[in-house]
This record gives sequence, C-alpha cells and structure tokens, in this order.
Amino acid sequence: MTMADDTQRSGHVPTLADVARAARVSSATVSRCLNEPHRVTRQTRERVMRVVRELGYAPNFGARALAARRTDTFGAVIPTMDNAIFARGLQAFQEEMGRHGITLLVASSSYDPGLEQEQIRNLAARGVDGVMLIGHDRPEDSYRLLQRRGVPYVVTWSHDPSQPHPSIGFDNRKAMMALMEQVIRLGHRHVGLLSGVRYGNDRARLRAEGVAESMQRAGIAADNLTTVEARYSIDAGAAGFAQLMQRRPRPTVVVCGNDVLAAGALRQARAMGLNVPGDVSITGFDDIDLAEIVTPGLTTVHVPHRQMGRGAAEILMKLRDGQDPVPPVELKASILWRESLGAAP
Amino acid sequence: MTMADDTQRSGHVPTLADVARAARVSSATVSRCLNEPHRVTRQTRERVMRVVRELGYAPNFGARALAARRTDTFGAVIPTMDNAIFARGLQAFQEEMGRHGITLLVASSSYDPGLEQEQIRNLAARGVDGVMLIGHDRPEDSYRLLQRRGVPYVVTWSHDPSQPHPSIGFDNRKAMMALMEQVIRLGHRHVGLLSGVRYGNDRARLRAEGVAESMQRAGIAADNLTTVEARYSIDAGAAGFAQLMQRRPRPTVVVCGNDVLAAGALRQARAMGLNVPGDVSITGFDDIDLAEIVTPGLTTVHVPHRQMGRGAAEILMKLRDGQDPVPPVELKASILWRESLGAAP
DNA sequence: TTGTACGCGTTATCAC
DNA sequence: GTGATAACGCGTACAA
Repeated sequence: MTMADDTQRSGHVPTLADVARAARVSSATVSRCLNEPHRVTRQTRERVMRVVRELGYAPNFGARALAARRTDTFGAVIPTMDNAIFARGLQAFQEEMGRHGITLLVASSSYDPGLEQEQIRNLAARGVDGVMLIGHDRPEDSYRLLQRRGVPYVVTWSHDPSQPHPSIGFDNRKAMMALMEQVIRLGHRHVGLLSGVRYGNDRARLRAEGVAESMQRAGIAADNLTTVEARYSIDAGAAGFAQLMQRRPRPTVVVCGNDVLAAGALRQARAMGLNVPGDVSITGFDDIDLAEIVTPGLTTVHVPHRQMGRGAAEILMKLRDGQDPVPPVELKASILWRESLGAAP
Repeated sequence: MTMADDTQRSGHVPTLADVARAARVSSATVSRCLNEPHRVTRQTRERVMRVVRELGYAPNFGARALAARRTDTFGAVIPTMDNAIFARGLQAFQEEMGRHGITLLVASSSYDPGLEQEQIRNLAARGVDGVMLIGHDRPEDSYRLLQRRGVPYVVTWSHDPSQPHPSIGFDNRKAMMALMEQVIRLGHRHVGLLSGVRYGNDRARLRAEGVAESMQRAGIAADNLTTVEARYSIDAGAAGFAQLMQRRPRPTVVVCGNDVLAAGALRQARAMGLNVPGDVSITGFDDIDLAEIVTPGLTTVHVPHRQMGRGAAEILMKLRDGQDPVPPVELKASILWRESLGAAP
C-alpha cells in the first residue's frame, strides 16, 4: 500500500458553505472575500482567508460560471499543436491574457473543419468569453454558432477585408507575391509550388494564388508552374519535392507553402545529391525556428507571430467589453533572406 | 455596418427549458435524449433533436458538471507549448481520449512550479476527471491539492519507482547512461554537458546525473566534466556551447540535455568554424523532428512519445473508474544513431 | 416512456 | 459590513 493509495481519493471537496461554517460567517461573505476583498473588514477577511487555505478550498468553476454568467476564460482553436507555427503567437496571446487575469483554453482541430466546429461548440458550451480562430475559411455555421450565443471572436493569421469578421493578420497572398518578385528577379522561370493542403485553409490557398498571380503578372506561362499539395509534415514535404523534381523541364526553384514543407524539401534535395541553392533554390514561409537552423538557412517570409497574438487578445477584450465594431487590423509580413534562394542556374 | 455587427451578439442563449417548451416535452426528456437516447421513443427523440438543431442548443457545461459531478474532461499541464517535445505525446494522449468521448484541456506552466500549481488548481476547479503531469519534481502541495479533491493523476516522461505516484515513463538517468557508454567507447574523455535547467525538472536533473555517473563508473576524473545550464531555446544552446568551448582542455564532445539545445550547439559550432563530429561531437536527447533535419543529423535518445501519451490516457481512465493502485509503467528509450557523434579527435 | 421536483456551488440582490 | 435568499441550467431519483 503506497502513499498514493491512501490519499489519492478523499471524502469531501470543500465548498463555500464549508468555509463559511468554519469561519463562522455567511457564504456570501466568503464569496465577497474572494471576489471583492475591499468590501469586507480586514479582520473577517483574514479569518476567512486562513480557513480557505486550511481547507484547501478552490471555487467550483461550473457553479461560478453559472451564477456569474462570465468565466474570465478565452478559448483558441488552432489547427495543430504538433509544430511551432502557432506556438509563438499563442504564447503571446496567453501572456497578454494573463496580464488581465484571464485563462486560456486551447483546442486543436487537426485541420478538420468538422472537428473545428465541434471544438468551437465545446468552448462555447464551456462559457468562454471569447474565441480566437485561425484563418477565415470555415463553414458559415461555425460563425453562426458563436454569433447566436453572443460569444465574441477574432480571426487571425489572415487579412482579408472582404470578410465580415473581426480580424488581425497579414495578407498571405501579398506576402507570397513579394517573395515571388524576388524569385523572378533572380531569373527563375520554372517554378515548383509545394503547397499545404488548401481545402478549408485560406492561408495555404492565398499563398498558392500569390505564386500563380506573380507569374502571370511577370508574363510567365502558366504551364511553367507545377503545383504539388502536401499535408503538414517533413516527410510529406520530402515526398512532394521528389515529385516536383521529376517534372521536365525541372523547376529551378521550389516555393513552399510553409517552413516545415521546405525543411522536408531540403532534406530530400540533400538525399538526391542536389545542391541548394546551386542546383535548385528552395523558399519557406512562416519563419519558425526550423528555418534558421537548417542548412542552408531558409529564405522565408517572416510572420509577426507575437504581434498577432497580442493584438488578437486586445481585440477580443474590446469586443467582450462591448466595443463593436472593431475594424480588421492588417500586419506586415517581410522577406527574411538567408541562403536557400539563389539565382537560377 | 457589417454582418458581424448585426449578429455578433444576440439576445438569448437557448436552454434545456427552451428546447423542452418548443418540443412540448419536459426538460427531463430533453436531457435524456441527449444523454441516454435509448431510453426515449424514437418519435419524441427525433422531434426533440430537430428542435435542438433548430435552436442551436448546446448544453451549458457548468450546469452539467454541477449536476452530474462529472465532466468527461481530462487535463494536462505541460511545461511549454513552444516546442515539439510534448506535442507528439500530447497528440497521442488526446487521440486516445477522443476515442472514449473525452475532451482534453491543456495548460502550460512555463517551467515554473508555482505557475504549474496554479494551473493544476485551475483544472481541478474546472472539474476535470483526471490530470496528466510531466515529471515528478513539484511541491508536495501540488499533489495534495489533487488528492484532496479526489482527482486522479498520472506522472509521465519519467520513471522513478521510488516515487509514490501513478506514472508512465522511461528512466532518464539510465537512458543517458546508455548514450554515455557509447560516447566513452568512442574515446571521449573531456565532456561538456549542456544541461537544461534542473530546478523543478527531474528529467533534466536525472539526465545530468547520468552523465556524471557514467564518467565516474568509467574511472574518468570528475574534473573532466564541465557543465553549463541553459534555458530551453536554440539561442541559449548556442551560447552555452560557446561557453563550453572556452574550457581547457577543450571538450571533445558536448552532450546536450535535449535536442533544442543540441541544435543551438550545432549552429554555434558552424559559426565557430568547427566541424561536427570531426572537431567536436554533439549529442541530443528526445528525438524530435529537429534532430533529423539538422546537418549533421543528431545522434540522440529516442523517446517513446506516442506510447507514453497513449499509456497515460489508459492509466488515467483506469484510475477514474476506481482501479487503484495502478503500478508505475516503465517504457524503454533507445539510442538513435545519426552523424553528430564520432570518435574523439 | 415521460414528468415532477430537488440539489449541485456559486453570485448577486436585497434587507438589515 | 454582513446575512438571507433567489436565481443560474442541468441531471436524476422518484412518481405517474
């Protein structure tokens, strides 16, 4: 019989009433001590708080939410926790929330719109005071669900003024076009696009559109662009790169929809004995840690992750406090030059 | 005035009573339709469910938890979301939970024991039916808090039979010693240890102890080991590596407490014009994606992330269902050979 | 099979 | 400043 067996389960979780009884006050006074300490005399307050500590009391969240109709909790639904893309932005989001005494609930959707809707419903049922969403593309029902329950939300990672939702993000298409301008300037005319899955993902979709539009504007035949779609993983990136390299004429540059795919492409290039950027150039998107650490370093699009997270928190709090409407905020993404993009061979 | 302005907030969130009224049944019947559909005739069930959809009803979580004294929610407190270490294990944990209709709540502690306790308290107050914890090292109070409230928990990422807590993990010390055996066999006698922060982190502590013990067993003077501690980031790893390289005689190998530090070490080695493993060897720990993608590939300790996550879920469910005690589960970690570890120069 | 009625633990509105 | 007490929305004996 170990210690854990003795104590893992116990009889009774202390309630407000237990504290009140032990401190010889009413439950209302205990509640006040916890929520509005200044409305209680120091003497009783100290007595109550001592009992709170002794009993190890913690308020029951469900009951509190039920009575106060407010949870001081915000939610975020992100496509995946399995990588670093959203981590930094989320961290900033959380830090800003923490400063205001708000807790963050995180759910992940595995890039599945149906699952995302379920997660949104779950967060709403949990009474979150606001929700942060990634990207605009999702069933109208998902938005309606939040609107109907009066839960404020903010869309991030994408700026698209045509969308009628509060948002903060950057223009994925424009950012990709800025990168493509450099690619074309360096003489590349045969382009392989290693895109993320576009269905239900406006970031991936807009980035891909940016590539095509840039080529069109430069007067390069659409036929010179080959696109392969890959799910979000290094292995899928490697496989996609191998596929692109079979195209004739072979692309002189592989533009990737994100850094993870680019890392996979880099690995595959090495495995195929291809020099980067000597034989083929590779570009990324996002500027996560990975982009700096690979060899050669990835030329990529730097995304203002932290600024986005902090801004999203601010917007959500304005919305919660009744400020409405809040206009979309556009952030800038910039090109980060490293070594993986060079002149066309 | 955009669409969002019109609909962002609405009047009334539908309740069980609303559904009952619209469907012309009692609230009890609606509740049954949602929770025990088989105890209701098909006819009324279909009528009720249609109203549920029409009204966009979702049960109020707080109220449900309050009445049922059960949330079908498990929690996990991880040190950080900012990297991939815990992501894979957590994903497996979540998948297993999902199969059983359980939702996961994730909180992060920023490697701060105080903050971790606050998060544990928060999860407990939210009524989670179980909690997954990383590592054993934390104030006794944190455990007591859970025990007192009768919330089952499981410790992961670390196996230590001397600890009286349900757990699943691997022996961090033993794993590091297995790696060190190879390091020493390759002729290394001057070792730099780039350790993670050990305070409140038994994984980092035990890994560091493993290095020291291996050297002692091999009869190598303790003086031949230089230790530098670095917080969890690539930059800190790079700085720590630079510091270790100033030691005379210079270490022929830098053993890192995790892959992220090793990646930083690798970057710094390149910046200093040092060949790896020709001039100096570097090893990692964890085997995250990064370890495979850097150049040269990291020789590291492969950790059974997914197995750990899945196992943790199973243990937690047993505990919740009253099975007690559940003995600690030990998993195996293995050495993964890549290119960054070579013979001593 | 369905309905009635109570309790879950907290906050908020009153009196005092 | 403090104490009763009525919600809050749901689950569940128990009765019908």
